[in-house]
Amino acid sequence: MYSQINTNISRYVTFEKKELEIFNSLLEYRTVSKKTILVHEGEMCNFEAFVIKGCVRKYYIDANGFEVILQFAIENAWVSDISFSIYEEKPSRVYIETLEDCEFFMFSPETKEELFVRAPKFERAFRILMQRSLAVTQERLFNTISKTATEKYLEFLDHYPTLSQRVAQHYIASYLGISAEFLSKIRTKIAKH
Amino acid sequence: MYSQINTNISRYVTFEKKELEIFNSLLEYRTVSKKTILVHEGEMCNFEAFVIKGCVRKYYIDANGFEVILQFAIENAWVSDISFSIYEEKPSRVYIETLEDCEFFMFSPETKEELFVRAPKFERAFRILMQRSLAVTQERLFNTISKTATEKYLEFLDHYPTLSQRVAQHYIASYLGISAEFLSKIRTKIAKH
DNA sequence: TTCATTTCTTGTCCTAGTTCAATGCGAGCG
DNA sequence: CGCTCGCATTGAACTAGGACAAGAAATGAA
Repeated sequence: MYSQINTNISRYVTFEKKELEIFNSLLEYRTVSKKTILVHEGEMCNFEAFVIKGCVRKYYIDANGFEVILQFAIENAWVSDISFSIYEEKPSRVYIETLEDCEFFMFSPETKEELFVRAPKFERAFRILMQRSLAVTQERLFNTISKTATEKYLEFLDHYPTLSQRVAQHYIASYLGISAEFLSKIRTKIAKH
Repeated sequence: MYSQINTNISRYVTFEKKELEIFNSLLEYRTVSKKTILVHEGEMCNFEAFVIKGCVRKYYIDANGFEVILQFAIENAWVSDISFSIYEEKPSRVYIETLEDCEFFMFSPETKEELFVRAPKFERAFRILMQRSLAVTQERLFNTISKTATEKYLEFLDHYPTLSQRVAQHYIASYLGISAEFLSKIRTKIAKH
């Protein structure tokens, strides 16, 4: 049951059995059914979640009421609103919603602190995870600015081959920063080469 | 001399005098004159730099030869290409260039590792710095997708009031993801209310 | 099965922002 | 002092992508 998350967290840091046991003992297992909103705007996101199974989306709502999807998280991905942390007072501006029935491992900021006290090496593992998220987000920012909608879509398919089967098209459009209609037109154009 | 960087690194973590001394002893002070490129695409970015004085830009060049500015770093900011780390083999895809005469504190990935061994609490400080960078980058991604060019420019002025005096307009355009000409048009429109 | 709701497609018109000039304008430099 | 040369401005023509509307297809609940 813990092998998935232990493999993930051990990707860049090697842990002792003992350390992983502490880690696992602090995790809360939770199942959440489809279409559940885990965090509403204005609430505080008081968890960090590892997706064991399922798919969630994290999104903002902009000034005109449009959703902008920041992240899809599927199996073996982490999701939370890091703009909230125990160091910032601000409530979350994002929504986190399950798109499928999901299984998670979760922990609260307090539990995370406890983990760092009891097994400080995790500080390192989470720093590196952070660093990788930042690299991915910067890459995406670059793509958003410098590529056409068609290029972005093709790259998305390449990068997340399974996701296009699993989530509604208009969510993908929202992730790419284009309208659902335009994505549909791109798709028909691609289809007839 | 070290007070600026020590204040910065102590923002979210409290350090003992001893720890800060270790930290400071590992820093390399360096001055770099205006218009110097510190990292070229394809090279490895083997440093992390804290800006004591001056201004640098970090940018990609896209498939059509256009520069896209990812970050301006001024006094008290950190700059490096985190997509390279000692865990990834890939060379950098970014350029880092000074826009003014600069003073830096720098360290290499190896020195950073030494720091973490000798004073593990820094692992935590750098994790939190990372986390904040990620939050800023996500916010910027959201803005890039959901706001008009005018909104983005006004927000930029609001957020970086001094920067618009210090750097050329076409750099700001590149940062905002719009053409230099269009920024100029926005500015004249704003000027006459 | 049927009805309803959501998702996807297609067409038409529209606009924010681009591209490509041409022109003006400082600032560094010999 | 004059001369580049990079930078900003302005205008005209163009285009990627958006907004809106209406129909088709798929999903799902009862």
